[in-house]
Amino acid sequence: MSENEYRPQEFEPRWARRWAEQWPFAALPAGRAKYYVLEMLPYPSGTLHMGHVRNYAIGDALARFMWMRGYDVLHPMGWDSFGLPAENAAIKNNTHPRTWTLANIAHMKQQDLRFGFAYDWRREVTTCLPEFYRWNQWFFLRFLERDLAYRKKGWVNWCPKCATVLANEQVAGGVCWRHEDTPVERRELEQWYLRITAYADQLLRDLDRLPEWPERVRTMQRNWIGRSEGAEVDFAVLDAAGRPGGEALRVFTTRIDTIFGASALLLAPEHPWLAAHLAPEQQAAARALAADRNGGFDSAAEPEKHGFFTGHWARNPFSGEKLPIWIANFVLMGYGTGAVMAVPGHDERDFEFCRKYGLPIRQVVVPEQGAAPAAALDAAFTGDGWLIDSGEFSGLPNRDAIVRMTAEAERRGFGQAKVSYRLQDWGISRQRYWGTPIPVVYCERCGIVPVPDAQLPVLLPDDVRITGTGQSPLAEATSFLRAACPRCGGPARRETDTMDTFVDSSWYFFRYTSPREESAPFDRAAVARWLPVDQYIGGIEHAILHLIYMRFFTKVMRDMGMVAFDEPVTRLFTQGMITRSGAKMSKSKGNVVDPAEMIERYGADATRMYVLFAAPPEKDFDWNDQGVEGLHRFLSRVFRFATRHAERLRGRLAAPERPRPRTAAETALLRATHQLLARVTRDFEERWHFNTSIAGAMDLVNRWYLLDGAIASGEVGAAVLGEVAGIFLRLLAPFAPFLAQELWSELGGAGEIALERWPEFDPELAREEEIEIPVQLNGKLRARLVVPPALDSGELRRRALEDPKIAAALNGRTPRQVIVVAGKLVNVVV
RNA sequence: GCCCGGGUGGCGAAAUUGGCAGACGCACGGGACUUAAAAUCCCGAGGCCCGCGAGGGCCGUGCGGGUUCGAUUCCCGCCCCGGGCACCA
Repeated sequence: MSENEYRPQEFEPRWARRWAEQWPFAALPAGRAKYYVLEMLPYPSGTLHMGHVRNYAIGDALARFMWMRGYDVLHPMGWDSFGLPAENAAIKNNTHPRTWTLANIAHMKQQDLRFGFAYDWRREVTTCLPEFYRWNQWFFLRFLERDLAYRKKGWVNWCPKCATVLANEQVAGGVCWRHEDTPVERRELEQWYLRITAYADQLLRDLDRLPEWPERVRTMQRNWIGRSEGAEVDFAVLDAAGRPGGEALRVFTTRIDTIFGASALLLAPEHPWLAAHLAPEQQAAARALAADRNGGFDSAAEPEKHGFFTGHWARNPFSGEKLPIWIANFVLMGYGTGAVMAVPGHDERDFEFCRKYGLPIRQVVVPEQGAAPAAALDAAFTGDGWLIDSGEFSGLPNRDAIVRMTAEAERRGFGQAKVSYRLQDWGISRQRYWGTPIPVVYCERCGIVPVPDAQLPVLLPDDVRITGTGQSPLAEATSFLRAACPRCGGPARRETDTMDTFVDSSWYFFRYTSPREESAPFDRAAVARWLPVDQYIGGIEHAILHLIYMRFFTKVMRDMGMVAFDEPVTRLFTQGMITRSGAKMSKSKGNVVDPAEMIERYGADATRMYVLFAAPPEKDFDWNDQGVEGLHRFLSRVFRFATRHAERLRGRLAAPERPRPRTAAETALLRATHQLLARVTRDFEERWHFNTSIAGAMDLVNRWYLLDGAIASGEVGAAVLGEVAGIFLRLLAPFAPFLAQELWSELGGAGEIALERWPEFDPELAREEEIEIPVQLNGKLRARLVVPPALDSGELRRRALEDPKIAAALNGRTPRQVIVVAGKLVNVVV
């Protein structure tokens, strides 16, 4: 082989084909330590985008490294293949969602193969196939049995573009997570919910047991769960005669200490009490208030507070005072009890509301002990302090008062301590076709009846008209709709909503361990071997959606006795975004970089490697075509050097006996090589800063090019050159698997380089014979000493002071102090 | 408003434990090769100033302080950018 051009398009597909046909990692001996590397499974939208490439390049480099380090690695891939785009495409192209989806999967899998990602495709999981989704149904039934799935009517988020309901997690800032220009509407619907709130405390507490998750993600989850301690207090409603009736309105408050300052009760416009107590025109006004809350999402400002008096009164259980019952648009039905006490003196929102409507504003906490209240508050005082005008509790520090007053409420039977969560139950019903059918029927006689396990899967019917109108398409599929009640055999109607696709992704990574298991979602022994996931890699956008649902599912499985651990992922890595011209890539902006085009122009290796080189993987970076060209150039240099010296290198990549250096040039070359080895190994083990690994590799290759003379003269012999190339190619293999394999094969290496052992670091060879020590004068660099690395402090000090430049600068003066850090630096202070 | 990140040459970045700021790459400039260009190979390069030159000096990691022999790194205060949450009582 003579020196020639680097043309990845010629050899990359050849290896890709071979790896697709005979998976090289299949024959690993058992009994090694396991390592589970997982990348978030993609939605098969049609083509790979650069975000995928980054995600998989990181995971693949790690998986390949761990293989070479001797681990038994599980590195699977699958398809999150239910979901709305398939239905939209079906309408647009007049095809079936399945046809469209499976075609996309086939194409994207070809792209994955072309990139050389080392997945175990024998374990491929496709969530839209009945073999997978029947287990969604199985889990649903288990949840139902454990009272973790239930049906209720409630106010839900509705995206008019998706024409379906969204979970709270799928609404951000009042807009749909898929349609950022579409405000979410509120609708009242019957829905299936999963009782994630039953696990709120565990989900919160166990975040402390995930030290290897990014702090950012844990914080986001903590905020999302939103635990807050307070109390519930009942306010008796007064009847027409002004006496407390049988009814009471319950509020949640974290500031029971301020209850003597309450000016009103405020109810959410959707509060159920209102239905029976408001006149028709008031009901309409309440509905208008509810709608008012949805407006104004575009502006950063909060919507104006509105409300009105219902005409009813309640009694403050502590002070006995009469309080008007108001409706207020800023009170949320979904949090606490949907009712609050308005304490304008000590809550900013209540202050704003009460001032607007002329309700009394009183101060019942003062910042200093014994202080008098302000004559007129011009803002709420929300800090800690001492109670005043609060009956027997006056004079107490407010924190103590919270404890005492909660106990008092409990003793007198009108309240108790209560923990509230922002987190709400997970609504999983979707009024769409392309999803997992929810396995229940509605029987005229028996009501809601679960489909028995033996009748699973409830198959999605094929003959369905998809219109995108917001009706569950299954409701029109008569063959599907009609069912016999499993309990009484009588006529029954199937549930026509399908499940949120986040159900699939909550447990798919268990399925990889035993993808063909037919009697259970997974084989327990296989899961016990592989789980928890050692390293999960994906985008930050799933910080509170997928990543909280999967934790929830795992905890339920633990309670069911299916698994012995309660957190599914030991280490989480969230990669940064790739932007272009400073903006997120999107079709509408026309700034998308197509990976297929990059492969065509620069090859898979250069594309993958550029993505790793451009920035540390957790950081965002802006795409630069010339950057990929740079990586292509680097790989070309590797290729040309190897082919130019092919005759010398052939058969010498992995000599059984490690060659010893004979000349200074050989010593220097081996030293640089082993220093690089140490650097790349440490980057993998500790920091994942592949950009510096690759920079180091470039450095070494730059040295090679300066050695041509030394190679020609024999100063660098074939044995050492072969050793260096052998180490280098193995270091390159996790980043540029095609080129590493091509050169490995061309130069006489046996079999798959990916199955080679990671080279062994020799500290002896890496050791420097001489190092440069900077000498500072008053902290400023003035000279450099070249010394043996182990030179002791006394000698360093002596040589520094003898240095002509330092001596000249001292000019006979005695230094006040000489700082000597052996092996690092000398600082002479005068 | 609250909570996270981040701010270093023309650009992406590096500096691993408080110890030579700017490795590596991109873009750029010069040279070699070529009739020429491209490709390739070699060399140069933070800014300002002094010197014909070898070389030397000063400044420099968002801004202002502090700790230290020494700060991109630690502490305090501020500014700017990005992201998340946002009436959660």
